[in-house]
Amino acid sequence: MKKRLTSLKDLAEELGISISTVSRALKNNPMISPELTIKIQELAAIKNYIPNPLAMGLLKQQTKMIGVIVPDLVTHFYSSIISGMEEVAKEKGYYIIIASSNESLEKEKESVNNLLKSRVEGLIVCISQQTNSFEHFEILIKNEIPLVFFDRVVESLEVPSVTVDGAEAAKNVTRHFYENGCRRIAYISGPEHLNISKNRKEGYLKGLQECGLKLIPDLLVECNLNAEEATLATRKLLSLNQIPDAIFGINDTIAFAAMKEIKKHKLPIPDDIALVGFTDEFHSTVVEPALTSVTHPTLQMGREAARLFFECIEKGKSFAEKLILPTKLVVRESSVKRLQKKTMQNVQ
Amino acid sequence: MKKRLTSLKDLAEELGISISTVSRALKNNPMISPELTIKIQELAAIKNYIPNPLAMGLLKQQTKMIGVIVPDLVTHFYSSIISGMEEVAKEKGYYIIIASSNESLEKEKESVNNLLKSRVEGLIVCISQQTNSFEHFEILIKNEIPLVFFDRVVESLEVPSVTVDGAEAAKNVTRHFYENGCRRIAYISGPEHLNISKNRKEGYLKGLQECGLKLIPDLLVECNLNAEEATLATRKLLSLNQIPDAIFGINDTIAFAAMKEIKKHKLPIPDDIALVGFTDEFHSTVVEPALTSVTHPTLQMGREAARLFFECIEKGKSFAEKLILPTKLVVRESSVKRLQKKTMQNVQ
DNA sequence: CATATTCATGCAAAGGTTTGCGCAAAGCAT
DNA sequence: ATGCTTTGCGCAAACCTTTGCATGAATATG
Repeated sequence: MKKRLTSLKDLAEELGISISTVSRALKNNPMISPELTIKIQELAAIKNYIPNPLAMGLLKQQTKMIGVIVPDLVTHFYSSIISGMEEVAKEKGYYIIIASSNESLEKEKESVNNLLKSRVEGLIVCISQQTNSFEHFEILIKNEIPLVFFDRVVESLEVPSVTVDGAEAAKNVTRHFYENGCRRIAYISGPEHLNISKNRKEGYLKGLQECGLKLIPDLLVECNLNAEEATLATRKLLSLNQIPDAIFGINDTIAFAAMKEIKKHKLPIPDDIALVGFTDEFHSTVVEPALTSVTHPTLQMGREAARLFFECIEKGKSFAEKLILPTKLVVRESSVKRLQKKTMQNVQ
Repeated sequence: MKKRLTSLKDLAEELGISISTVSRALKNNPMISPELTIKIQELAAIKNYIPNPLAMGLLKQQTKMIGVIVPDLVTHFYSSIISGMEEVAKEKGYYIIIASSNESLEKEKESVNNLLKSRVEGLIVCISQQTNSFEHFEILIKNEIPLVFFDRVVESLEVPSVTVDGAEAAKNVTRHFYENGCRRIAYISGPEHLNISKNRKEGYLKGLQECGLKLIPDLLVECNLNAEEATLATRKLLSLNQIPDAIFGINDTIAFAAMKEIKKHKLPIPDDIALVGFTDEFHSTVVEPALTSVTHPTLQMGREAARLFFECIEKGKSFAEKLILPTKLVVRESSVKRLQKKTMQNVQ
């Protein structure tokens, strides 16, 4: 076990020269004579020399590691974003260490600490739905440790971030419902302190207004972002005297839970109740009816977040670009009522 | 930028004592007088001292990092397994670095190299579907670098692994079909060189045999494990003169692609064609009809794989426990033909 | 009072790499 | 022959931690 890998020292000793010469030769430093350089490089190849990143990290004070904190790993949304990050991190020779907060503030704090302990160079974070205090991020800022938020951001902090235009998207969804004949449009929202909740709700209200609809308070429900609460929220909507003719779910967890619950009540989708969610490509197409949804450019979000991170590392200090990506409303079956079906053209 | 974190040296200088004293005091070494110990610990707390893992790694020759290679990250199956690994890695103070091979042998080799370069202490791997040469793993074994396989293993190598009993599961699925009145049971398999393909096919054949059915060669199709090929394979099955009355897909990708294609042909599931896949909990329940499936104990697989890994690190050398976990056939709607429905009891 | 014993602390090496600077030898010009 | 530059390489510091050994002082013992 633990067979030490070959080091510069090993090579130097074998050739009877100094370590520095070996180091330079390996980097084709012109200071070293060509013949010796070749000899050294050949031996290095044979001995399968690999520079020790620990030693380099110690010297250069960098670990080439990025800490990423997500609410969970098993959601396609996050794993897809992480894939995007990984792509650009790889190009830069960086690695990603993932920690999941499981939507818990405690675990999130713990993760920040742990990642810091293992000396990641910075953090890319999507805050948990419980996160309503931010000291653990303020410390990072004070110490000038690079930090980037994605999707769910702490708006009060001057930190680069990549999000989607939730207000615009939600407005469009509302109008889409309206154009499909819906008049009692319900919205299942998330915790008020999350930017995504706020933005999307705002868009929903704006949409109603633009369509000349009044907000019906019963149709705006708020719940935590998990399947259980979403199921309850949906059940509540379906038990109203006048049930909604459309439901808009703030994210995929909510949307699918709502779909299950509506089906359980034997209400046909979309004819009795139209349904739209914020989801990803894959899930939306696999369910029946195929779910109309606002799709996130997840890979791109991941790539951009990583890009911002590196910009942060390079520029240092007060750099706080806030990137807002557009979403796409992909109309599928779950929102197009039979009346309209003939005349609507199904995008994608 | 790059504000160096406080080191032992900083603390020592501030107190005008030696580094070693500080180091010892922080570990409550009785060698140091209680008063001084307290003074040192207090300062360390104020200065927010965190030991530098790079320095320790260099000293102890360990990085506390595990490399994990998966075919892809965005499949719930893998991300869920990784969650399990993370759980036990965390307990041991280890971190996980993920690399995805994208089902490509080239990328897999590259990942092995990259992870080795960053000095992970060992690897936990699910091989790509293309992987049919194993030098990159043999090197690891020769150098006694811990290696654990999960799900898809290289059977010719003496390496600890955790898999599921695919043969048993496939046999049960076949019998389940039979008991539901199916007689033309098709199976969409994966590349022959993968252990999972081999095992499950074997189970399928055994199941046919036990039910007194003969193998109909047309009903056994093989394809690569991606949605496109699975769609084609299904299409081929549906274009036979005598189409199957049941289809069994080797994994979730295949199963969902098959479902989409069957729906496209307007063939009712399960009445015309019963369908069963190897999938995870979540997806199976969200589709309609809910998919009967062999579910993997993904979290447990992850945990066990990590456990094996640590055992590997501790015991070193010739340790090659091969763990085989049981699966569960969860009967849902997609496989229970109307005839039988009344008498069948729906598990879960 | 001198030596042995204890106690508290510091020194230094090791782990691997990079790099500014120093040093020696050779080449060239004066 | 002397002085200067060039060439080619080694020394040593720095990054941070742990730990065996040495050092020094103070106390206890003979």
